[in-house]
Amino acid sequence: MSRFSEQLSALMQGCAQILSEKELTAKLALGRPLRVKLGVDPTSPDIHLGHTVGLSKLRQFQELGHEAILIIGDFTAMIGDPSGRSATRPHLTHEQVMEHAKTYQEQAFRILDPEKTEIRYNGEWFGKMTFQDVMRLDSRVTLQQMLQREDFRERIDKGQPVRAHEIQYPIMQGWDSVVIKADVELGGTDQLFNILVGRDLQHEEGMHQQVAMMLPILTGLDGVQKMSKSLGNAVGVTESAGEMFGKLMSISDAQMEEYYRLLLHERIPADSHPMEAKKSLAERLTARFHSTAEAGRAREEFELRFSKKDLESADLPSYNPPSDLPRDIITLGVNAFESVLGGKKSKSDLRRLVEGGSVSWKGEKVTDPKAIIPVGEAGVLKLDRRNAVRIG
RNA sequence: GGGUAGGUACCGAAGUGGCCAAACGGGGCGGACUGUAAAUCCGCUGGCUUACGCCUUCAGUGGUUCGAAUCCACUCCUGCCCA
Repeated sequence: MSRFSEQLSALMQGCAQILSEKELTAKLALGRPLRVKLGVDPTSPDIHLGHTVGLSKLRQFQELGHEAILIIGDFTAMIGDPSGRSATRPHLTHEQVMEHAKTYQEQAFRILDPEKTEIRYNGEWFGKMTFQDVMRLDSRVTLQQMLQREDFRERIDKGQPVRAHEIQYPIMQGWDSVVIKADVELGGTDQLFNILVGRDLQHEEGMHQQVAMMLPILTGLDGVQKMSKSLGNAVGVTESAGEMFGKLMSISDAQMEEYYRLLLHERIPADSHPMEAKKSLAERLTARFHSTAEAGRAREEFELRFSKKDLESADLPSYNPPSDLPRDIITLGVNAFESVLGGKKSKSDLRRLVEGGSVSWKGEKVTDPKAIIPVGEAGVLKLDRRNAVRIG
């Protein structure tokens, strides 16, 4: 067999859908490096595991000698992809977007080979277009086409607003493909519509149409919605080993299968205990973004802290309250969150935690919100399920 | 531009003068149980100088009232129908 067919089957692995396999085969058979496009919109400053599904596929193309083009959608991000959205996205300024773009690019290189990646900002072409250009571009598609999208339909049916600039989004993404002359575009299954618009526009320009390679979308930690930072269900690639490990351990057994498949490209070992399987998943993914050693340490720490519930020997952040701070449990808790744990908790939040029986001092449950921790006493203050500090 | 229905806490949604910090559901958080899983049960879910007390909230502003999320006026925003 030729190396094209080997490539083909390797590349097809993990894809949800390819439009079409035949076209992809034909393109591979050309024997030249293909231009493979993946677009990301820097709507938030961090890349998470969901993004890595597409990035890894792009990396695979790179390794096979193809050209990877990473589009940083600095212009499209200002609209926000309406795909799968039930509401208009909040508007971002170009400055905000560019700031995100910087970290995005950096983080994407944790997966991609920087030497072999062509980074393009779509502001490069959209920023130069005149209003006339925009009108000409828009005239190539019909409103009906754009309104076929399920997410628009749904919003219309529910009487929710769809703003005019939102239907601009697929057109822009499609135009990106024309400009960079993409042979293949990668994207999550929710990108199908946008990618097909790219094909239409390429066709109109008399170009060869890009192949659409649809990748499955990773579900977030809640097990329901797609992973997204703004939904708070994401695991960021820059998170600490401990956080990463812990977050991955919190997914449900049912979801583990998906994570194994999409992120490790494996099935769950048949004979392993679900918890062992999950620990192994968490450890391997953590190692991917940190080191094997760090991942191992994260695992040990997790076991110590949560399985053995040994907070005393766990590696907790230490918190030394300022000497003039009142020593009551609530004030200490609020300040501990603020200064070392991160997160904003009000006194009422803390009161609820205390009254709910979540707080303990040196292993003893504290249920009196007025309890005082005397100055000079040292010990572990547990605040909620995953947050505890060492005082003194 | 005309008509009409709306804008309530993270979301959905009740409430149409005092019993409203605001029903109910979802989500989230906490507890018990566990494998920081799932399921189940229970509690919490605006804030506060220390609380059966106070303060700020029901798109915004200004009124009417002893008293307003609820009534009135104007403004802003959204859907639908008509042009």
